[in-house]
Amino acid sequence: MKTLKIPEATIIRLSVYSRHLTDVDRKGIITTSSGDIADGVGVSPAQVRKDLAYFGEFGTRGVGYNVKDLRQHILRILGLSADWNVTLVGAGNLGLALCSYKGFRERGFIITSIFDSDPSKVGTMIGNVKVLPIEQLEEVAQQSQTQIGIIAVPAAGAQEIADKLIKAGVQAILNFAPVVLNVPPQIELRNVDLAVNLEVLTFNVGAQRF
Amino acid sequence: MKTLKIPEATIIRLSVYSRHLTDVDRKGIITTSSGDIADGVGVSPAQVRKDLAYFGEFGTRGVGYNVKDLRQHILRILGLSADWNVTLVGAGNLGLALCSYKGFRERGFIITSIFDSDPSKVGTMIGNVKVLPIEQLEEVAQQSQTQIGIIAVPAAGAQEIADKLIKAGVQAILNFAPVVLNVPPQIELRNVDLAVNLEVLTFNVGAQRF
DNA sequence: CTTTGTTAGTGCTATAATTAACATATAATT
DNA sequence: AATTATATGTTAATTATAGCACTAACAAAG
Repeated sequence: MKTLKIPEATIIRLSVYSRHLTDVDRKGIITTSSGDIADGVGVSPAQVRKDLAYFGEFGTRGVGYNVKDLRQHILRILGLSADWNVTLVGAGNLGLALCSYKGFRERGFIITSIFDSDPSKVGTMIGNVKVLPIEQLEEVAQQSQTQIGIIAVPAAGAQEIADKLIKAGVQAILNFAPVVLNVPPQIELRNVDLAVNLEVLTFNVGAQRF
Repeated sequence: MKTLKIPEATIIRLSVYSRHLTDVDRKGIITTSSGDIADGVGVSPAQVRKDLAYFGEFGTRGVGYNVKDLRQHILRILGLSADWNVTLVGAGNLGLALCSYKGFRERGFIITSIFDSDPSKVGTMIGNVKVLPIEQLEEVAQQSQTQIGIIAVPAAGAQEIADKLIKAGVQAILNFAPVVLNVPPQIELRNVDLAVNLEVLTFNVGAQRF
């Protein structure tokens, strides 16, 4: 129960390890090692062991790790032992893409409500979820116990949506709008900026200049 | 021309700074400071100056930075002084979302060709680009001088697409498939895993356990 | 012309993260 | 039962990154 600091890079890698272990498990493999995992995801074996060491001892020396066990442990660490209710704001192309993304449901993320400000979208069905007007965000998100909000609206409206989500009681926000959001410190916030990702690539492609 | 190592975190921040400066410039503001930028994007002023210092001196002491100038400098650093041709593979919901994403074109990323393996999608128009069959990827990407490939196909097919893109001569790949891709070291690769992003959030929400 | 306020640039320090090395534990084999 | 091979868990070292504090430069005011 002590509060030691864990690098975010470690969390990201754990997530990748667990995905890898899911694949390995599907192949019927029972036991694996830090070296196998390292090869599978492209990091060093020491890194794998170090990452796991933050949370306990999951393997047996001289032997390795039980695939199913380790996978379950990591999922529990990541907080994925139970489902999470997710509210999506923005039913544009990106919103649609997120809804149809299989990976979310597989990992226990259930999109329970969808909101949009465009009257022509309100009322339409995406999967089995009906698109509701923004005005109902607070009320519905509150009563549906939503813990996570996804912002998939244009930059101009994103801060307003973030404020509404927080008022509705979400604890975490995944923001796709290319804008810096202001949220209180207890709210977990992550930004996915598609252009930024491309720009890191273009910098690196031309990096011989430096 | 010396090859000193620049942290990736710096590049990501530079990208955010430039976006912020675009906004500031639109407001008609002429001069800004490391403190202003820091406030605007949520980092420390020292960090801003440190990041810029990797690449030269762009401000005047006691005064600050000229907004337009600094913006231009950063864009040039990021390799955005000219447009980039981008090939998109996968015309599903995510592919559609990426095509309609304004941020790409604004920053000089032009999606010049789109490919999909689904015959029902081949031939359809997305914006003013026609969806072509995967079989033509190599040929078309080569002659259209594509430098960047975006993979927006399911995990199972992603490695194959990556191989084809590399054969076609792309230098950088942005991968949305939840799988670890194997590419030669000279190819720049970035992964955007939507589930991983959510999992970092859920870990942090429950992080009081550690 | 001098003084004061301001802000960029930079070297140093502290912190964080990765890599490497080592000691410990397990299983299999002779 | 002892020995060997293997792979973990952990400590130490190295490297990378961020933060702080100081210096240098400039502008405006008096």
